[in-house]
Amino acid sequence: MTTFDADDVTLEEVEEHVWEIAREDGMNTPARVLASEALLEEIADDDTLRQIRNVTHLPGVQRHALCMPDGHQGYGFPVGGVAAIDAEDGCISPGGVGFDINCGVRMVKTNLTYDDVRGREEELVDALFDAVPTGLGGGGVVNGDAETMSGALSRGLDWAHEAGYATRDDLKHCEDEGMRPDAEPAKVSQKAKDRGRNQLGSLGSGNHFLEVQRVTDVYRTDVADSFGLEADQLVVLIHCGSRGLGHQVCSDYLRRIEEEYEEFLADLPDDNLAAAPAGSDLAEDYYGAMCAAINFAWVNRQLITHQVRETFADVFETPWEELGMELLYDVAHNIAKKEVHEVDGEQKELYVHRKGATRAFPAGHPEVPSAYRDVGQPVIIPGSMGAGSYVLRGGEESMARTFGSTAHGAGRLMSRTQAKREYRGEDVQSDLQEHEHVYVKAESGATVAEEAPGVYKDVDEVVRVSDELGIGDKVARTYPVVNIKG
DNA sequence: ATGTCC
Repeated sequence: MTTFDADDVTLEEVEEHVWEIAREDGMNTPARVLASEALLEEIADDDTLRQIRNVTHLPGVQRHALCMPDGHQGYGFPVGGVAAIDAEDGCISPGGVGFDINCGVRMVKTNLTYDDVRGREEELVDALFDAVPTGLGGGGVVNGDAETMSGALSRGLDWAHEAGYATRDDLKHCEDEGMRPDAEPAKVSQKAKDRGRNQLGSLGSGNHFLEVQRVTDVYRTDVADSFGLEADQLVVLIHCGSRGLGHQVCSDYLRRIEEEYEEFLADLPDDNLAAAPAGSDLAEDYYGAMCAAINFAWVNRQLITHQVRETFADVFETPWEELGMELLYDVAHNIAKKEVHEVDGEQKELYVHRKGATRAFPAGHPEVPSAYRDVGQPVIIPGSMGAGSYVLRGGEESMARTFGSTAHGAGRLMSRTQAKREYRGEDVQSDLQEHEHVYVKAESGATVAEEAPGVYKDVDEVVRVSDELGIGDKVARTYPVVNIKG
């Protein structure tokens, strides 16, 4: 059996691409890292392995704490972490969701091809940059008055549909139909609402982006047919989250946990693993507030979708419906959700934490929308602006291996600080345009440097591991055409 | 990720 020795963590390869950290004192389960040896060497470079081992100390964690192939160091939990925790006797952890609650990605299809946009890239990138607010701070596309905020937080895409920003099909092609009925806007602080009210329909900063892409490869033709994808087609990828609102919800509840559960935290190996015991008022309050932030993020991505459709209609002088601009799917990759999973032959209700991990339910699962029930849920894996992205479908092994989850992206290789030492935004931008025909427009040059293609792991390798493990199967690959970011 | 510390 192959052994991998990192600083103070030893892993054994129990199956191909499955590395296990054995259970020791304080751990409630073993931990598992799903990676090739090449990816594991990169993962071992930061604190990820210790972090995923720490997660197993949380009460009620089931089977294994899991790190996906794109994992890297995060706050308490690694990014790329999956932890399914007993919803009756366990706990819920804001650090297992992340600061950017319902950060996620959606793909909007078109019936245009790459030829339709060649030579007009700058016109398109300028028009999108004008239509979609980017960067830190305020500026959205609708006014978040009290009534709007209440609708968005409590009803998500149901509100967006009523307000004329979403079609019925958009709702059907979104995880949870774009609405968490457990949302409790009253549990979201006024401060969080104030931060979000002028950010409804804004991209934000960091790794968030909006990208027009072309489909370059199709791997499973039958599934791609069901998804409505084919080679050369233009698609739009929107990657963003809940902005300042979600960030404030996370901060608010981390502080409350620190205040109210000091003793509970003292038993954990890392203070940043802060969690509220299942069944406590605090756990219920956080869940209600988190679900409201989830709904806010879905509305955010929907409003951006609306702006993109209007922009394409202007640029191509054709109504967006005639451009075939339907939503393929919208996936959340920073969430916790009450889900029922089989553990040791028993059906259990669990808080499934996916932090930088994507739900990847297989064909036949009742929560896969009817349009995709026969082939599996679409999974969207954004890569860097130099590498492109993938569409997968939830694999047959995902329920048994990962509580129905796979990776969420390429995963960072280096910190933002290090990235700014290694790259200059202007150079990255001109290299991409001259050598790769990718047109990037950004609010800040520093953000382009932080997001340079070289700061990411190899998305092809991440997806290969997902495919070979059968948790998320390759369907199609895309390559960037134009990209806007914060 | 984030009005990058109320």
